[in-house]
Amino acid sequence: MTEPRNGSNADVTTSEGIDTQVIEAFLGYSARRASLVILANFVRRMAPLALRPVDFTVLALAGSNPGITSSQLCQLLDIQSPNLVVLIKQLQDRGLIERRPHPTDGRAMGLHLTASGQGLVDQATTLAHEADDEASGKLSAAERQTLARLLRKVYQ
Amino acid sequence: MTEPRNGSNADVTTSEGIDTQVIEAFLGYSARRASLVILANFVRRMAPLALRPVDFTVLALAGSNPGITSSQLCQLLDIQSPNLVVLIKQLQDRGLIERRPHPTDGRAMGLHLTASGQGLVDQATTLAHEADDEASGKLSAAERQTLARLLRKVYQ
DNA sequence: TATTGTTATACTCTATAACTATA
DNA sequence: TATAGTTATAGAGTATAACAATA
Repeated sequence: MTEPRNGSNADVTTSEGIDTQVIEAFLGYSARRASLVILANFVRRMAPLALRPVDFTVLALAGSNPGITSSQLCQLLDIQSPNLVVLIKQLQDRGLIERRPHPTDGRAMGLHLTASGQGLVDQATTLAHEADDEASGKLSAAERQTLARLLRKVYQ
Repeated sequence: MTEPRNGSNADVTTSEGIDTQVIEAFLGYSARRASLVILANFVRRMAPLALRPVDFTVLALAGSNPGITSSQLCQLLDIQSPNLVVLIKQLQDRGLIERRPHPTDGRAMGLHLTASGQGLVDQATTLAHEADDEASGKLSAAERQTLARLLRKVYQ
């Protein structure tokens, strides 16, 4: 008697009678589907502030790390630098961040939140927590913490 | 004493001294990062068979559900039908699947694996399990099952 | 009237090549 | 020589509109 690889006795057949067991057995499938659900909810909740997930991430990091550089963000977030240029320019045009010369490296520019940017990040953080709570609404608090811990363990 | 929202006492500061706590507190961030790591590993492992994750998913579902239709795949996988048309055409051109008229619905076409397609799916399934095991190598077997269960709970 | 599948197309996201200024 | 940042562009992924055939 082989145990199902997904470690569950849950019904993996849809109401239409499609057998999805073969794909739900894979972590990659479940991780991607869950990620898309959570992200879609985030985007919907954050729509009033017109912030994409990556925008919020950059703003939040700039808030916690004044003077953070583009190259640091690229390395941390796995973003290609040419793509980050556009993103930063947009945040700058919206008056949310400022770029100041790096104190010791003449090539680099440090990112700093403006007062307006700080205010938006504060609002966005509240919304993001609400979105997260909603997306993980089917989980208990303990399950949510476990999920977060296991996910970090995978990508770190 | 407020417990950190991410439910961890782990060091959330990178070696460069960047404070990432503010973003790692969010399930959306961790889920996306983990998903990308797992998917990238999958793509690398599956490269010899030239199958993208979505290709493997469709082939595997066609294998488990002979005669499955495009509309069923669209609904199940959250794919827009125009995009699925191209995908199926490619799999058909590679001789991996056949499309046969639906027995009762004259509009629909059922998908069926060819012998060649079944052989490729078998190889791909082995590779996919290896990829999954590698991507979750930092997790114990119990943790892996827990993660899979919690992810399904989020997106189902 | 609704649904399946299709074509064409636009939009977003991501990746690469080549360049400058500085380390 | 290597790195930070930039420009231009290509590619992949995803979404929308409009249509024909069938339910």
